[in-house]
Amino acid sequence: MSSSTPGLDGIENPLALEQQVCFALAIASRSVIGVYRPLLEPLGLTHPQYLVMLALWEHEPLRVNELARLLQLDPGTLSPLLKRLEASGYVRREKDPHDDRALAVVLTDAGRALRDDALKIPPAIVERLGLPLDELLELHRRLTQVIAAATV
Amino acid sequence: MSSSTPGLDGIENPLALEQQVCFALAIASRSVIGVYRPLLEPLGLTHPQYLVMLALWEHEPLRVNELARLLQLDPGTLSPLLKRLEASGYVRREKDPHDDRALAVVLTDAGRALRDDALKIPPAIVERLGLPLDELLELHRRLTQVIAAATV
DNA sequence: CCTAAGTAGTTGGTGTACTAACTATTTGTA
DNA sequence: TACAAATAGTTAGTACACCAACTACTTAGG
Repeated sequence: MSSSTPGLDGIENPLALEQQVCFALAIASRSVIGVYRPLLEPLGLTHPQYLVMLALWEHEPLRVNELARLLQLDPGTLSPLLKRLEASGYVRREKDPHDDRALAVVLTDAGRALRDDALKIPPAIVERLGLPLDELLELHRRLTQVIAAATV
Repeated sequence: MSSSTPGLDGIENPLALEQQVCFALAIASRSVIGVYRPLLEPLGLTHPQYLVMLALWEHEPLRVNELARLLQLDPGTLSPLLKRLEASGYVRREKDPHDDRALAVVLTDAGRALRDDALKIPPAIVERLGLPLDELLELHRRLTQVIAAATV
């Protein structure tokens, strides 16, 4: 808009905000998480906590470093998050009998029961976004490419 | 993997972690920002601060709420961020003479000069990711769709 | 067996992010 | 022109997210 060549900002300015993929990624991530928020709030979960529960519903039990690898998160991020999940009553952190350094994160009965409520979330999100499934699958495929490219 | 029907996790389990678009979005955003980090660190910028600078290089001066709208961020997030940018010497926060409530965020000489260094960043990122430009443009297009869908 | 190197998780520091409550100012309207 | 409603930005509280330093435990080499 303030460009000397009106209407060509995106083409001539490599630093144009609206053109940056990193900007679109950051906003998309935050705004989609914002769509989850009102659906997760009744379950007493934040979005990162929801992702931890997804991992546990699939692969319980998991050690902290296994969760860190699955979610690509720092153990220093997970450690307090898991304490909050334990305080919420959804998981327990048990000493691994084979290795006194390790913690086995396991689901409580409440944590397992929560999965039934969580089953309503994905369809609610898809409906709320109102995008065709192909579109979402295609986006997922391209995001996976970028993740692979960025984490080499 | 722990499924009773091996190899069909993604199809039969609507809560499969690897299948969630929100998960791919969160990881992609964090890992791409991770690619920027070593490039931004020499400039003394975090990624959110970099986005603020992009906005200012394009549209200076900007009020806090205009920045909030452009970056889709809460004023409560921007307020301390802008103080840190001011402490770094890249911006000044000036009282708007027409409205004593408002702040005009303006660039300092150092902030304007920083743009020359920043010009090296986008091509460095594209090269580092090693993805074809079409791919990035197409991803950007689909992210924009999702943002529009999520922020209605 | 004993010690150096590696591994598992925690802690503290800095910097986002979102919400809600708050102050200060401006605007709309009776 | 009073004054309620709206607006601009700050602050405090909670929760990530990354990093570096730390403790405790395990393993590998000698």
